[in-house]
Amino acid sequence: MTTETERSRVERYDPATIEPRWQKAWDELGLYRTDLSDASRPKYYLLTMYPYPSGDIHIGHWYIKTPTDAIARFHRMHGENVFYPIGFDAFGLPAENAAIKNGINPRDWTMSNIDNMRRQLRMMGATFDWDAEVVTADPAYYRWNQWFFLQFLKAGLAYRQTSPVDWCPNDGTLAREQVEGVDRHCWRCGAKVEKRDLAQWYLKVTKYADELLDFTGLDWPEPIKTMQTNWIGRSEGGEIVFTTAPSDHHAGGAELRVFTTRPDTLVGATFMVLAPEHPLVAELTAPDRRADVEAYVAQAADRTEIDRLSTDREKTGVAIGGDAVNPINGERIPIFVADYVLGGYGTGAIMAVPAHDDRDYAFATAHGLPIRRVVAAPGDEERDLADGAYVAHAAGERLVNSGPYSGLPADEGGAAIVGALEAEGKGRSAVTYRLRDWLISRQRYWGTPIPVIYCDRDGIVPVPEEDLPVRLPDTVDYRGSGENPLTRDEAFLNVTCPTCGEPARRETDTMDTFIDSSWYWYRYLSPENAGGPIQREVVDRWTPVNQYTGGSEHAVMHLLYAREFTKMMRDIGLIEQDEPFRRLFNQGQILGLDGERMSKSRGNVVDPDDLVARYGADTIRLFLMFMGPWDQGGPWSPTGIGGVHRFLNRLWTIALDPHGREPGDPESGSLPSGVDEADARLRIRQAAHRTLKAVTADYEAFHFNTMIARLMELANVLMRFRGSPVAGSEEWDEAVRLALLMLAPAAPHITEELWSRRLAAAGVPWSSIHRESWPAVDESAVAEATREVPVQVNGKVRDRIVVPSDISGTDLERAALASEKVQALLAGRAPLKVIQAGGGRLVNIVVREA
RNA sequence: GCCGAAGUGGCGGAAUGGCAGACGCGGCGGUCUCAAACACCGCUGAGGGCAACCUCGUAUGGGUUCGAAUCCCAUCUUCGGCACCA
Repeated sequence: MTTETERSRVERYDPATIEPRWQKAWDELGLYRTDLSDASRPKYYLLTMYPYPSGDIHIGHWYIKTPTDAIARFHRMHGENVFYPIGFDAFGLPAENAAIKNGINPRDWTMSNIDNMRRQLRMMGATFDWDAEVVTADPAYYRWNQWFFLQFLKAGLAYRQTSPVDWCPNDGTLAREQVEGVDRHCWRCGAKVEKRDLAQWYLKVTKYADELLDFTGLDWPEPIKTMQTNWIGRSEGGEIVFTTAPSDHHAGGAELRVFTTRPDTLVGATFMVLAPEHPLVAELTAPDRRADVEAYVAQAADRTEIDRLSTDREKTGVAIGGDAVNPINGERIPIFVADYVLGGYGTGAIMAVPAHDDRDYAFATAHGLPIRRVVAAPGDEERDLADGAYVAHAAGERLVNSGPYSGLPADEGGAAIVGALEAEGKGRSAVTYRLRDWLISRQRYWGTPIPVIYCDRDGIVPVPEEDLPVRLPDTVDYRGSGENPLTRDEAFLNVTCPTCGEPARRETDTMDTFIDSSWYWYRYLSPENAGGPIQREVVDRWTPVNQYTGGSEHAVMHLLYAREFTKMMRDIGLIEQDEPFRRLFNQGQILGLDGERMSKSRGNVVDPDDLVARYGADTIRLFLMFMGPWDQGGPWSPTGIGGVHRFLNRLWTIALDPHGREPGDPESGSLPSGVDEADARLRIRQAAHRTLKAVTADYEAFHFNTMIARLMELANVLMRFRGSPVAGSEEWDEAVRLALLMLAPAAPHITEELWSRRLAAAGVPWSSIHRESWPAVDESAVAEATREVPVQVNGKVRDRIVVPSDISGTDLERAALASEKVQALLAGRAPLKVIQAGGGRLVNIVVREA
């Protein structure tokens, strides 16, 4: 009990008292309130993905947000006007599930979670500008979602269409990218997704497909750009117009368009396949085939079921009893319906070339259809295709069995075929994308109501802008099920038509919540603005965002929607920029102890409150940054947190008790042997400035783990000299000052506390360390008089020699050769070559092996 | 299957063509203490040697180079993304 106080002459480091005190002080000073109108300094808009208010901030939120906060503070110390806002992605399904379960309103659940999370976010000691906070479930926010929708409708960027949509039994309709996996499950709840025919609202994002492929000027991680590129899936090829052949039941001559990336293989088409959803299926089916075809189409509508059961993905399909005519040679080929052709891609119909496509090959084999080779590599013309399709693109391959096109190189032949067809209006070169328009309708209560009215006389009538917002009703009766309660809320449903004044019905679908997150960073800049979604001058000055941080799990969702929405905002004349986020960084993900994603349902969530109570926020912040590279993440393990805590304790000791000694260290209080006071001072100064140089570079590159390692090294150097004659010297004092400044962005509380004590000790009035400027490196302090050079013989280090720093190349070579160890290894042989690497940082002596 | 990222001590990791294992955890030994905890100091890749030192070593096999964890080729493994996209 008493020994501790006997040993320390200064009070202990106690984050529990320090941290809340400084958080309160910063808050009262308004230290992190950004003056958006201050143009005297360069602006820096730092954005971190806003959280969903699930109830608790967990360690994963800290992992995203505290290093981002360090970035904010680092930039402030460089004189930039930093804007680092926070808000809540407040609409969404979990609130509804909780509400149904507990018989409450999703709003109450969401808002009380937000209150709790605000408190927890403050515990990070982060520099969020709370004045800019945005809560998307607030009518003052979502009214602008509705306003955007109306503008998009006017501009032809929003449309309603009935088509087969992906339907989740819990979430209702889903956008294409919200369906995941081979088994096609919902990205949020994991339920199996079905197909349904529904009239739904879409945003015409495919318009931007090509533009979205262009990442010029964006500093984004390569994997994200690759994923988006693959997702957009641009394919170049040709659209070829087949016609239907006349038959007993059909007059013929109807156009059947197919898209192909291989027009060179046109003559090899031996049958055609329509998707089950293809509009001409019913019309073209022969009477005697009708029963089979209808059965197959019905089965295909439920095809996810079949997909799950069949592991080998057999190519199924049925003939419709009609033929198509190949426009290049007039050949008749049979038409099939098969679900391996997708309704939503290309034209929903293909020409099947079994000789040169694996899927067509499998189908042809299963159904006994002819396989005709039309492309061959030199010398390969006679090889049969018993083992599978020939799909390779070998050098020198040419067309064969292709009439007048035989003998042409494949690529030229393809171009010639498209050219010939184009002249007759039977084909053209074409580009197809995998990207679909964004389906935004959701059959949920807790979202932004889509502002349209359905009138028997006037059809679809947009809600007039002056009537916005269309508010969600305050009371909601779920009757214990997730079925959209708006559909039976008479007060909400029944309206008069804005055009004719007759009774009409409101749209009950709400918008995909990804709409909310597609423009929130613009709203941060004027969250109270009632005159429009954004304030043009502020947006022009502050966006694009300089740096965005968040997880990569939204690579083809939020991060793609945000780009699309920005382009739509541009096209309705609201902004001029093309891209929202100039620089993107994806931090890794912290997994639970079990190596799985942290989630409440798994029960593997790590609660930072407990950790903060035990170690303080600064330790947790540093520990998360020290764990490893920020973009890597990894399973949570509290092992090692003590090491970071010890480092802060050492810093405390160094700063407040430089003259104390360690009874546990017999050397404590004396200089290392062979080191005089002048040497020691020089070493301290050198260590401090070298650290500063490295730490600055590490912050810039977001290498927080090595940044902290370097500060630990500096602390270790100072610890070695603690209690010695140089402790408390001018150089020591400078080193402590630099250490505090360097650590301030990462550990803001302890550095502020120690800084305030330094100022008090010096009799200087207090001012925050977080208003200090980033220190400058003194290059002369980094330089050294002598350096150690490793000497290699045949690439293996054999000796280390100490030479003057400014030694000439010739002298260095002489010194290296003079080494006794080198001489012994040379054994009288003359070196073949002497190499000096990195401007004399290393010498390698090459000698013939004995 | 296709696309992407990555494999380094007991563990997290550092070094991206030039001293492998910085920094930290864990472990071992010690100082302090009546004792324990805390704190501090030292050692800590493997093998060999009394020692100075030597040999091996960055998933595996090959290659380029005076020199490779780093570059190239092949293979294996792990993680992430996509899912019949014509």
